[in-house]
Amino acid sequence: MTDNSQRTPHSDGSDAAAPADLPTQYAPAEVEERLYERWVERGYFEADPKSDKPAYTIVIPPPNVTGSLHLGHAFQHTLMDALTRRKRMQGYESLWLPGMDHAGIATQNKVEQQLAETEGKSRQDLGREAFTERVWRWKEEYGGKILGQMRRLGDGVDWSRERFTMDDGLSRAVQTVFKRMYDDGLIYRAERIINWCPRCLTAISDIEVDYQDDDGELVSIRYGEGEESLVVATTRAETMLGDTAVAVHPDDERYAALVGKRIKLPLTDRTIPVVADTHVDPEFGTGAVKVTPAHDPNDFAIGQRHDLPMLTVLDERGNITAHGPFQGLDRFEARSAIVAALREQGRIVAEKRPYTHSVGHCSRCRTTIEPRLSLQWWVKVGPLAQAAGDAVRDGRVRIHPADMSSRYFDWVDHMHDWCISRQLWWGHRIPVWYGPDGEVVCLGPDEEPPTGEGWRRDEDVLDTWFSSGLWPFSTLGWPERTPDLEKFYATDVLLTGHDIIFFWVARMMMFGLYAMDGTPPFHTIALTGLVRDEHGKKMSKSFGNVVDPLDWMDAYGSDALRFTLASGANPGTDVPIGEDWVKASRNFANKIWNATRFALMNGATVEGPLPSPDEMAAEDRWILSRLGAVVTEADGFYEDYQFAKLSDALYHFAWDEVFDWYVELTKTTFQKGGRPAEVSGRVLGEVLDVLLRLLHPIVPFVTETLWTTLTGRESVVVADWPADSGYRDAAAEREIDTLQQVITEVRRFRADQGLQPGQRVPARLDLGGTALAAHEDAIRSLLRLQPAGEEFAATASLPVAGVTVALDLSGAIDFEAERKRLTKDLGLAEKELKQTTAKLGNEGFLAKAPDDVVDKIRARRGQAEADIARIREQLDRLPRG
RNA sequence: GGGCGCAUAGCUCAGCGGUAGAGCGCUGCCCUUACAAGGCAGAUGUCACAGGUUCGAUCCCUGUUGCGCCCACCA
Repeated sequence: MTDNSQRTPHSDGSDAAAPADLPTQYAPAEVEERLYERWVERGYFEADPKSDKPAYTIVIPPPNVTGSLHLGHAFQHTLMDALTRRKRMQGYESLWLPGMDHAGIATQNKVEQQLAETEGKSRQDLGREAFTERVWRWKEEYGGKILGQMRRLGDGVDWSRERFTMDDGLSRAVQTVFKRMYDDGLIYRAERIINWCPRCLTAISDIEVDYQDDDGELVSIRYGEGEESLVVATTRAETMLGDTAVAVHPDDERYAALVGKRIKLPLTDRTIPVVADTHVDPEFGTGAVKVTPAHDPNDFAIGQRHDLPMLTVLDERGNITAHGPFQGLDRFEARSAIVAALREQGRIVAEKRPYTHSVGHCSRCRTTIEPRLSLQWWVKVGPLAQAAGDAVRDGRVRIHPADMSSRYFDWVDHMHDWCISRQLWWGHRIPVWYGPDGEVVCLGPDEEPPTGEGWRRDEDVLDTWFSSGLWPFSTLGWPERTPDLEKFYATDVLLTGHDIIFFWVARMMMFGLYAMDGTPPFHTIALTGLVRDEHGKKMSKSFGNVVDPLDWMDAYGSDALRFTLASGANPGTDVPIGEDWVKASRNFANKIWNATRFALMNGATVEGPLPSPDEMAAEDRWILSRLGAVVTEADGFYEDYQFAKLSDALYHFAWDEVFDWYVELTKTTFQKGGRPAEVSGRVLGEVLDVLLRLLHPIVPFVTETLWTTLTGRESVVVADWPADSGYRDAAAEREIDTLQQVITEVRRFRADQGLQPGQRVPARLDLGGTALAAHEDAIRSLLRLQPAGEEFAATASLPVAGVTVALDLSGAIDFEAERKRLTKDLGLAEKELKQTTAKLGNEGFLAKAPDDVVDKIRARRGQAEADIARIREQLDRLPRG
């Protein structure tokens, strides 16, 4: 373990001030919690609807109360936090609104499971009221877990506005919308085939069904007798007891004679008609289909077209209800029993087993779905989905990245009516009452339910996505026209995973446009990918590769996790993440930490105006020039949700340019002191100030600690967002580039010669009258070059970028290593010459390529020629080995 | 069955008509007083395959192969 209490030793004991307060390693655990509590106490995250500032709003995709924060949440939260923090710094009234979803079926299942395990009871044993009371208690106990995790992550949410989909306000919103839609004819009750889960004992919507390939059986059964018979193929033999027809294609000549006739249904005493329907594919199986309208969505449609009876033969648990030997059997037992009975009668013509086909499963409990004829509540989606599609089509809402919009359109343009009633107890109860004489009354939140004899309320609750669909405005106080709603609706960005476009995004669009008079709930939909493991594999319990974000936050700090997630955030694509990467981000945080320590120890400051350019050294002007460019680059990436590119740009600017070059170049300046040191101190202070502010939205904790230490100001959370100074200095950039070339070249030579990094070597620098003359001290310092003494004898001479560095290795030079290095360089230069010469010898190229490209190639050829001449000369001077 | 996307360094991914990039990993030397959670230097790619367009293709087009995802009423 690291001893975080250690202090930087200062040999002269003079550095008593701030820098000594920073230990040599960044210890996130010590500061994160304290900083977060301070931010909350100071109310930085609380948004004021009365503010004059423009609003910037994001509502959180409400996590399920059952859940805990997983890496996917951490990922999206990092991005939302970064967006709202930056906007806050830019002077917006920035609101990030937190909350949770009651997650009807998921939560109910969880509590039922717990109840069964601890008390061996079912929810029916408790009764509705006691059970929902139990769920509320459960919510109070476990619901706060994820909120604590959000604090750990550093989420800058407005806790004073925390909402829950089942709280009073949101329940009012749900009932208000329901009533309005009912009155508008957009909500209705109808008996149709729905997806029924025989375990959860509720209907679920189409998108809550997961299809997977299962091994089943395809059996061919002869229906009818003699001439009046045909063979049907089915995977669901057990439903034959509910068959009310056989369908064939109208153009199928094989069966033309049978259409309109009735044939005997085996195992029963019924006869059923043969009908012609274009739905049937003559190529599949025998070209004849058994029709069970009450237990199959296609058959239901056929049944409607041909006015067939709907015969229910399975109950809500999937047991056979038809009278006879099979009654009471579970659907899978019944399947084999019926096939066996038919086989005995010689009616089984063929059996294919296993027969792999797609079967629907309950997305909550994996139980095989039973399509079932049932009376349910529906949303008529046609007009709503049309509006939701149009809002994107006409550009009022932008989907980012744009190629995700095709998926959105696929859905909204082909959406079926939405089954919204659930036979659950945990959720918003449907506000409809039924009277003794068949009255049906839908009530708003302020209306008194009818009381007389025989009235009863609908037992069902609403699909959990119904209330989540209202989230962008219900959380702001709708249906009241609250100041919050006026100020913060419509929200700016909806940032969520592309996996819930249909569940949530499209529904929010429909409800928002409907309830808010055509104002879409957000301007931009920013879709993220899914977090995966370090090999790009899906994280799942069965793979055993699920990571608890808290583990990594404990080990490496929240900033490290956040930076890693942001670094992987290429819009719309999945995000692989591994522990090594988090470690690397931790190292980056530590690097910033130490660079700031260095700056503080050398008198870097943010006080006073920046010195004028003519007072600055070239490296000062260079880094300020680069800083301005980076500010603009970073802004562009933030605006475009390009967090990976943003992180990359800031990482490289900070590490490669500021820390590796600028800081190294200033060391000699700081050593010498005086005015130049003051100038560089001010510039370094400026660079770090801006850099820390640019990084803050992504890595809030380490930047807060360093920025407040550096500037002595209150908090970077409420600091101004940096602006590009507009200062650019091409000459300084060229000069520093040349300087880097010289230093790199000599370092390469030293490494090839096997010189120890610290070994001092006498050298003579011939910097001519070039700009590099001003950098001689820095060059000597960075390259460990001593002044040439009396007996200096150059054993190696390195010409580079117009200057020459001569070194005295006291005869110890390794000529072979040097020859190898030069030969390699020569090879590269010759390859370059060959390529460029070939291009310039191509008439088509000269005629058709743009001038600037041709010029560039010419310049490269010129450079290659010069390099070749120089290297040959150096090689010639080497003694023959 | 329909639609979309991806194949680039050992791994994970950027790039995108005009000299192949990053992070991690790897090799060598170094505890050079901001940082060994570090410094310096280095190695590694027929940019999946086959055609085409172009002066020029990793990039555009077509096809092939291999992956991945989404949608669908696959009896």
